[in-house]
Amino acid sequence: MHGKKEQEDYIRKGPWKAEEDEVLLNHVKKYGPRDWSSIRSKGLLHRTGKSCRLRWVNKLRPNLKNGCKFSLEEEKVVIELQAQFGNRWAKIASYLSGRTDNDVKNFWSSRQKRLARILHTSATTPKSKKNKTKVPTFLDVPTLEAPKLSSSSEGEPSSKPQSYPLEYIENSEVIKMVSLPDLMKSQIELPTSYTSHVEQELTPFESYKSTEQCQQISFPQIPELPNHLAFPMESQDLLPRIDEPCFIEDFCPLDASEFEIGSQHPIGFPFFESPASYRIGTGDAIGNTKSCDSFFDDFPVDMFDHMDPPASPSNH
DNA sequence: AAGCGCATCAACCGCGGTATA
DNA sequence: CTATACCGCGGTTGATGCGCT
Repeated sequence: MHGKKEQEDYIRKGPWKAEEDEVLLNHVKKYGPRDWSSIRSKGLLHRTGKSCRLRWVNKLRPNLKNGCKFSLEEEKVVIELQAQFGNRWAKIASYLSGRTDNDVKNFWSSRQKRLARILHTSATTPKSKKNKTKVPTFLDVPTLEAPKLSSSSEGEPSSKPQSYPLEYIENSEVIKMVSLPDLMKSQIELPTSYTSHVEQELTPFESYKSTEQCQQISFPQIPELPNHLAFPMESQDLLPRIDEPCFIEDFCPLDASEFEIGSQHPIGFPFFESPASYRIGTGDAIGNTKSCDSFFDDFPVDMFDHMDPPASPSNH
Protein backbone atom coordinates (compact mmCIF):
# COMPACT_ATOMS: atom_id res chain seq x y z
CA MET A 1 0.00 0.00 0.00
CA HIS A 2 2.57 2.44 1.17
CA GLY A 3 4.89 1.30 -1.56
CA LYS A 4 2.26 1.73 -4.18
CA LYS A 5 1.53 5.24 -2.98
CA GLU A 6 5.20 6.02 -3.06
CA GLN A 7 5.38 4.71 -6.58
CA GLU A 8 2.50 6.92 -7.59
CA ASP A 9 4.15 9.93 -6.01
CA TYR A 10 7.47 9.20 -7.62
CA ILE A 11 8.40 11.80 -10.17
CA ARG A 12 10.97 10.90 -12.74
CA LYS A 13 13.44 13.52 -13.85
CA GLY A 14 16.28 13.72 -16.28
CA PRO A 15 16.64 12.52 -19.83
CA TRP A 16 13.65 10.99 -21.53
CA LYS A 17 13.63 7.38 -22.64
CA ALA A 18 12.27 6.29 -25.98
CA GLU A 19 9.44 4.45 -24.21
CA GLU A 20 8.42 7.60 -22.41
CA ASP A 21 8.44 9.53 -25.66
CA GLU A 22 6.21 6.89 -27.13
CA VAL A 23 3.73 7.16 -24.28
CA LEU A 24 3.72 10.91 -24.58
CA LEU A 25 3.24 10.75 -28.33
CA ASN A 26 0.33 8.37 -27.86
CA HIS A 27 -1.27 10.75 -25.43
CA VAL A 28 -0.93 13.66 -27.84
CA LYS A 29 -2.25 11.49 -30.63
CA LYS A 30 -5.33 10.68 -28.61
CA TYR A 31 -6.06 13.91 -26.81
CA GLY A 32 -3.97 16.54 -28.53
CA PRO A 33 -1.19 18.61 -26.98
CA ARG A 34 -3.06 19.42 -23.78
CA ASP A 35 -4.03 17.96 -20.42
CA TRP A 36 -0.42 17.45 -19.60
CA SER A 37 -1.00 16.82 -15.95
CA SER A 38 -3.46 14.05 -16.70
CA ILE A 39 -0.59 12.01 -18.11
CA ARG A 40 0.75 11.62 -14.62
CA SER A 41 -2.59 11.38 -12.87
CA LYS A 42 -3.54 8.51 -15.17
CA GLY A 43 -0.30 6.82 -14.26
CA LEU A 44 0.94 6.81 -17.82
CA LEU A 45 4.22 8.47 -16.94
CA HIS A 46 5.97 9.45 -13.76
CA ARG A 47 6.60 12.88 -15.16
CA THR A 48 5.06 16.17 -14.22
CA GLY A 49 2.72 17.79 -16.70
CA LYS A 50 5.24 20.51 -17.03
CA SER A 51 7.94 18.11 -18.01
CA CYS A 52 5.67 16.40 -20.54
CA ARG A 53 4.71 19.66 -22.13
CA LEU A 54 8.32 20.73 -22.35
CA ARG A 55 9.32 17.46 -23.95
CA TRP A 56 6.58 17.77 -26.53
CA VAL A 57 7.25 21.40 -27.31
CA ASN A 58 11.01 21.10 -27.55
CA LYS A 59 11.55 17.65 -29.00
CA LEU A 60 8.52 15.71 -30.10
CA ARG A 61 6.40 18.32 -31.80
CA PRO A 62 6.39 17.87 -35.56
CA ASN A 63 8.07 20.38 -37.85
CA LEU A 64 10.92 21.00 -35.48
CA LYS A 65 14.34 21.61 -36.92
CA ASN A 66 16.10 19.58 -34.29
CA GLY A 67 19.81 19.60 -34.82
CA CYS A 68 19.72 22.17 -37.60
CA LYS A 69 22.03 25.01 -36.93
CA PHE A 70 20.65 28.50 -37.16
CA SER A 71 21.11 29.84 -40.64
CA LEU A 72 22.42 33.32 -41.19
CA GLU A 73 18.92 34.41 -42.07
CA GLU A 74 17.51 33.01 -38.87
CA GLU A 75 20.33 34.61 -36.98
CA LYS A 76 19.50 37.94 -38.50
CA VAL A 77 15.86 37.58 -37.62
CA VAL A 78 16.69 36.68 -34.04
CA ILE A 79 18.96 39.68 -33.73
CA GLU A 80 16.33 42.02 -35.03
CA LEU A 81 13.53 40.59 -32.98
CA GLN A 82 15.63 40.45 -29.83
CA ALA A 83 16.35 44.10 -30.33
CA GLN A 84 12.68 44.78 -30.65
CA PHE A 85 11.14 42.44 -28.11
CA GLY A 86 13.98 41.84 -25.71
CA ASN A 87 14.33 38.34 -24.28
CA ARG A 88 10.84 37.22 -25.17
CA TRP A 89 12.08 34.00 -26.64
CA ALA A 90 8.72 32.39 -27.19
CA LYS A 91 7.58 35.37 -29.17
CA ILE A 92 10.77 35.45 -31.18
CA ALA A 93 10.53 31.73 -31.81
CA SER A 94 7.04 32.18 -33.20
CA TYR A 95 8.59 34.05 -36.10
CA LEU A 96 10.93 31.22 -36.94
CA SER A 97 9.68 28.05 -38.49
CA GLY A 98 10.63 24.96 -36.54
CA ARG A 99 12.41 26.75 -33.74
CA THR A 100 11.43 26.64 -30.10
CA ASP A 101 11.90 29.28 -27.49
CA ASN A 102 14.54 27.04 -25.99
CA ASP A 103 16.38 26.92 -29.31
CA VAL A 104 16.36 30.66 -29.63
CA LYS A 105 17.34 31.12 -26.02
CA ASN A 106 20.24 28.71 -26.32
CA PHE A 107 21.32 30.22 -29.56
CA TRP A 108 21.31 33.71 -28.14
CA SER A 109 23.05 32.62 -24.99
CA SER A 110 25.84 30.93 -26.94
CA ARG A 111 26.16 33.97 -29.08
CA GLN A 112 26.42 36.25 -26.09
CA LYS A 113 29.01 34.05 -24.47
CA ARG A 114 31.02 33.98 -27.65
CA LEU A 115 30.80 37.71 -27.92
CA ALA A 116 31.74 38.23 -24.31
CA ARG A 117 34.71 35.98 -24.71
CA ILE A 118 35.85 37.74 -27.85
CA LEU A 119 35.49 41.12 -26.26
CA HIS A 120 37.27 39.95 -23.17
CA THR A 121 40.06 38.48 -25.23
CA SER A 122 40.42 41.64 -27.19
CA ALA A 123 40.51 43.66 -24.00
CA THR A 124 43.08 41.54 -22.20
CA THR A 125 45.30 40.38 -25.06
CA PRO A 126 45.70 43.27 -27.41
CA LYS A 127 48.00 41.48 -29.79
CA SER A 128 47.93 37.75 -29.99
CA LYS A 129 50.49 36.21 -32.28
CA LYS A 130 48.74 32.96 -32.70
CA ASN A 131 45.15 33.95 -33.02
CA LYS A 132 43.31 31.64 -35.30
CA THR A 133 40.36 33.95 -35.41
CA LYS A 134 41.19 37.54 -35.83
CA VAL A 135 39.80 39.48 -32.95
CA PRO A 136 39.00 43.11 -33.52
CA THR A 137 40.26 45.55 -30.95
CA PHE A 138 37.42 47.84 -30.12
CA LEU A 139 38.30 51.41 -29.45
CA ASP A 140 34.96 52.95 -29.12
CA VAL A 141 32.94 50.38 -27.36
CA PRO A 142 31.51 51.89 -24.22
CA THR A 143 31.49 48.70 -22.22
CA LEU A 144 33.50 45.56 -22.55
CA GLU A 145 31.58 43.60 -20.02
CA ALA A 146 29.49 40.75 -21.22
CA PRO A 147 26.05 41.90 -22.19
CA LYS A 148 23.56 40.92 -19.58
CA LEU A 149 20.73 38.60 -20.32
CA SER A 150 17.97 40.66 -18.95
CA SER A 151 14.28 40.59 -19.48
CA SER A 152 12.73 43.63 -20.95
CA SER A 153 9.22 44.56 -21.72
CA GLU A 154 7.89 44.89 -25.21
CA GLY A 155 9.20 47.82 -27.10
CA GLU A 156 12.03 48.30 -24.71
CA PRO A 157 15.28 47.07 -26.09
CA SER A 158 17.36 45.40 -23.45
CA SER A 159 20.32 47.66 -24.01
CA LYS A 160 20.86 51.23 -24.76
CA PRO A 161 21.25 52.46 -28.27
CA GLN A 162 24.66 52.92 -29.71
CA SER A 163 25.74 55.65 -32.02
CA TYR A 164 27.48 54.84 -35.23
CA PRO A 165 29.94 54.57 -36.72
CA LEU A 166 31.96 52.55 -34.29
CA GLU A 167 35.61 52.15 -35.00
CA TYR A 168 38.12 49.49 -34.24
CA ILE A 169 41.66 48.78 -35.23
CA GLU A 170 42.68 45.80 -37.26
CA ASN A 171 46.12 45.40 -38.69
CA SER A 172 46.91 48.98 -37.76
CA GLU A 173 43.99 50.07 -39.84
CA VAL A 174 41.05 51.94 -38.42
CA ILE A 175 37.92 50.19 -39.46
CA LYS A 176 34.53 51.77 -39.21
CA MET A 177 31.46 49.85 -38.31
CA VAL A 178 28.11 50.88 -39.62
CA SER A 179 24.70 49.91 -38.37
CA LEU A 180 23.24 46.76 -39.82
CA PRO A 181 20.21 48.52 -41.24
CA ASP A 182 22.53 50.80 -43.16
CA LEU A 183 24.67 47.90 -44.11
CA MET A 184 21.73 45.91 -45.27
CA LYS A 185 20.44 48.76 -47.31
CA SER A 186 23.74 49.31 -48.98
CA GLN A 187 25.16 45.85 -49.48
CA ILE A 188 22.79 43.02 -48.99
CA GLU A 189 20.07 41.95 -51.29
CA LEU A 190 17.63 40.12 -49.15
CA PRO A 191 15.37 37.43 -50.46
CA THR A 192 12.15 38.87 -51.78
CA SER A 193 10.08 37.29 -49.08
CA TYR A 194 12.07 39.22 -46.56
CA THR A 195 11.84 42.66 -48.01
CA SER A 196 8.95 42.89 -50.38
CA HIS A 197 6.22 43.65 -47.88
CA VAL A 198 6.46 46.03 -45.03
CA GLU A 199 3.66 45.87 -42.55
CA GLN A 200 2.97 47.76 -39.39
CA GLU A 201 2.56 44.68 -37.29
CA LEU A 202 4.80 41.70 -37.28
CA THR A 203 3.03 38.48 -37.89
CA PRO A 204 4.30 35.25 -36.42
CA PHE A 205 5.56 32.72 -38.80
CA GLU A 206 2.87 30.17 -39.43
CA SER A 207 3.76 28.73 -42.73
CA TYR A 208 4.72 25.08 -42.55
CA LYS A 209 6.57 24.36 -45.70
CA SER A 210 6.56 20.57 -45.40
CA THR A 211 9.04 19.14 -47.82
CA GLU A 212 10.70 22.41 -48.56
CA GLN A 213 10.96 23.36 -44.97
CA CYS A 214 14.61 22.74 -44.47
CA GLN A 215 15.64 23.82 -47.90
CA GLN A 216 14.05 27.17 -47.96
CA ILE A 217 13.23 29.34 -45.07
CA SER A 218 10.61 31.95 -45.55
CA PHE A 219 10.64 34.95 -43.30
CA PRO A 220 8.00 37.09 -41.81
CA GLN A 221 7.74 40.61 -42.96
CA ILE A 222 9.93 42.62 -40.74
CA PRO A 223 9.50 46.35 -40.88
CA GLU A 224 12.61 48.38 -40.81
CA LEU A 225 13.30 49.33 -37.26
CA PRO A 226 14.47 52.74 -36.24
CA ASN A 227 18.19 52.69 -35.62
CA HIS A 228 17.87 53.42 -31.94
CA LEU A 229 15.61 50.42 -31.55
CA ALA A 230 16.97 48.01 -34.01
CA PHE A 231 20.44 47.27 -32.80
CA PRO A 232 21.28 47.85 -29.20
CA MET A 233 24.83 47.43 -28.06
CA GLU A 234 24.72 43.70 -27.62
CA SER A 235 23.65 43.26 -31.20
CA GLN A 236 25.76 45.97 -32.59
CA ASP A 237 28.81 44.40 -31.07
CA LEU A 238 28.39 41.68 -33.59
CA LEU A 239 28.47 43.95 -36.51
CA PRO A 240 31.98 44.46 -37.68
CA ARG A 241 32.32 44.47 -41.41
CA ILE A 242 30.49 41.38 -42.37
CA ASP A 243 32.38 41.01 -45.58
CA GLU A 244 35.54 40.40 -43.59
CA PRO A 245 36.63 36.79 -43.38
CA CYS A 246 37.16 37.18 -39.66
CA PHE A 247 33.55 38.11 -39.26
CA ILE A 248 32.47 34.91 -40.87
CA GLU A 249 34.85 32.87 -38.78
CA ASP A 250 33.97 34.57 -35.56
CA PHE A 251 30.29 34.96 -35.80
CA CYS A 252 28.83 32.64 -38.35
CA PRO A 253 28.47 29.05 -37.22
CA LEU A 254 28.66 27.88 -40.78
CA ASP A 255 31.22 26.10 -42.78
CA ALA A 256 33.32 28.79 -44.40
CA SER A 257 33.49 26.75 -47.55
CA GLU A 258 29.83 27.42 -48.04
CA PHE A 259 30.53 31.04 -48.72
CA GLU A 260 30.92 31.74 -52.35
CA ILE A 261 31.68 35.32 -53.07
CA GLY A 262 29.97 36.50 -56.16
CA SER A 263 27.03 34.17 -56.11
CA GLN A 264 23.47 35.41 -56.37
CA HIS A 265 23.81 37.33 -53.16
CA PRO A 266 26.28 40.16 -53.36
CA ILE A 267 28.04 39.28 -50.14
CA GLY A 268 28.05 35.63 -50.92
CA PHE A 269 26.27 34.35 -47.85
CA PRO A 270 24.41 31.12 -48.11
CA PHE A 271 20.91 32.21 -47.35
CA PHE A 272 19.68 28.70 -47.55
CA GLU A 273 21.58 25.82 -46.13
CA SER A 274 21.74 22.66 -48.10
CA PRO A 275 19.46 19.92 -46.85
CA ALA A 276 22.40 17.64 -46.30
CA SER A 277 23.71 19.91 -43.63
CA TYR A 278 20.74 19.34 -41.42
CA ARG A 279 21.38 16.92 -38.65
CA ILE A 280 18.32 15.58 -36.98
CA GLY A 281 19.13 14.59 -33.44
CA THR A 282 16.58 13.03 -31.20
CA GLY A 283 17.60 10.47 -28.67
CA ASP A 284 19.37 7.61 -30.35
CA ALA A 285 19.31 9.35 -33.67
CA ILE A 286 21.72 12.03 -32.54
CA GLY A 287 24.50 12.38 -34.99
CA ASN A 288 22.67 10.79 -37.85
CA THR A 289 22.37 12.92 -40.88
CA LYS A 290 18.91 12.84 -42.34
CA SER A 291 16.97 15.05 -44.58
CA CYS A 292 14.04 16.77 -43.03
CA ASP A 293 11.76 14.93 -45.38
CA SER A 294 12.68 11.65 -43.89
CA PHE A 295 12.28 13.21 -40.50
CA PHE A 296 8.62 13.81 -41.18
CA ASP A 297 8.26 10.31 -42.48
CA ASP A 298 8.94 9.10 -38.98
CA PHE A 299 5.69 10.54 -37.72
CA PRO A 300 2.39 8.71 -38.02
CA VAL A 301 0.15 10.46 -40.48
CA ASP A 302 -2.72 10.95 -38.07
CA MET A 303 -0.44 12.65 -35.62
CA PHE A 304 -1.30 15.93 -37.25
CA ASP A 305 -5.02 15.44 -36.77
CA HIS A 306 -5.06 17.52 -33.64
CA MET A 307 -3.14 20.36 -35.09
CA ASP A 308 -4.60 23.43 -36.63
CA PRO A 309 -4.12 23.52 -40.35
CA PRO A 310 -1.18 25.69 -41.19
CA ALA A 311 -1.86 29.05 -42.68
CA SER A 312 0.00 29.02 -45.90
CA PRO A 313 0.50 32.32 -47.59
CA SER A 314 0.54 30.61 -50.95
CA ASN A 315 -2.84 28.97 -50.43
CA HIS A 316 -5.56 31.51 -50.57
C1' DA B 1 46.08 9.22 -25.14
C1' DA B 2 44.75 12.24 -21.53
C1' DG B 3 43.31 16.46 -19.77
C1' DC B 4 41.19 20.71 -20.26
C1' DG B 5 38.14 24.29 -21.84
C1' DC B 6 34.42 25.60 -24.53
C1' DA B 7 30.01 25.08 -27.04
C1' DT B 8 25.76 23.10 -27.35
C1' DC B 9 21.70 21.06 -25.89
C1' DA B 10 18.15 19.18 -22.90
C1' DA B 11 15.80 19.60 -18.92
C1' DC B 12 14.65 21.67 -14.43
C1' DC B 13 13.13 25.52 -11.46
C1' DG B 14 10.68 29.54 -10.14
C1' DC B 15 7.48 32.91 -11.23
C1' DG B 16 3.51 35.06 -13.17
C1' DG B 17 -0.77 34.72 -15.72
C1' DT B 18 -5.04 32.36 -16.50
C1' DA B 19 -8.72 29.10 -15.84
C1' DT B 20 -11.66 26.73 -12.86
C1' DA B 21 -13.94 25.10 -8.72
C1' DC C 1 -14.28 36.80 -4.66
C1' DT C 2 -10.82 33.59 -3.40
C1' DA C 3 -8.03 29.57 -3.51
C1' DT C 4 -6.03 26.24 -6.17
C1' DA C 5 -4.36 24.00 -10.22
C1' DC C 6 -2.49 24.35 -14.46
C1' DC C 7 0.13 26.32 -18.11
C1' DG C 8 3.65 28.99 -20.37
C1' DC C 9 7.75 31.55 -20.17
C1' DG C 10 12.45 32.98 -19.05
C1' DG C 11 16.55 31.93 -16.49
C1' DT C 12 19.70 28.55 -15.09
C1' DT C 13 22.19 24.32 -14.76
C1' DG C 14 24.17 19.86 -15.76
C1' DA C 15 25.57 16.48 -19.20
C1' DT C 16 27.76 15.55 -23.27
C1' DG C 17 30.61 16.14 -27.24
C1' DC C 18 34.33 18.18 -29.59
C1' DG C 19 38.57 20.41 -30.50
C1' DC C 20 42.92 21.87 -28.89
C1' DT C 21 47.21 21.30 -26.34
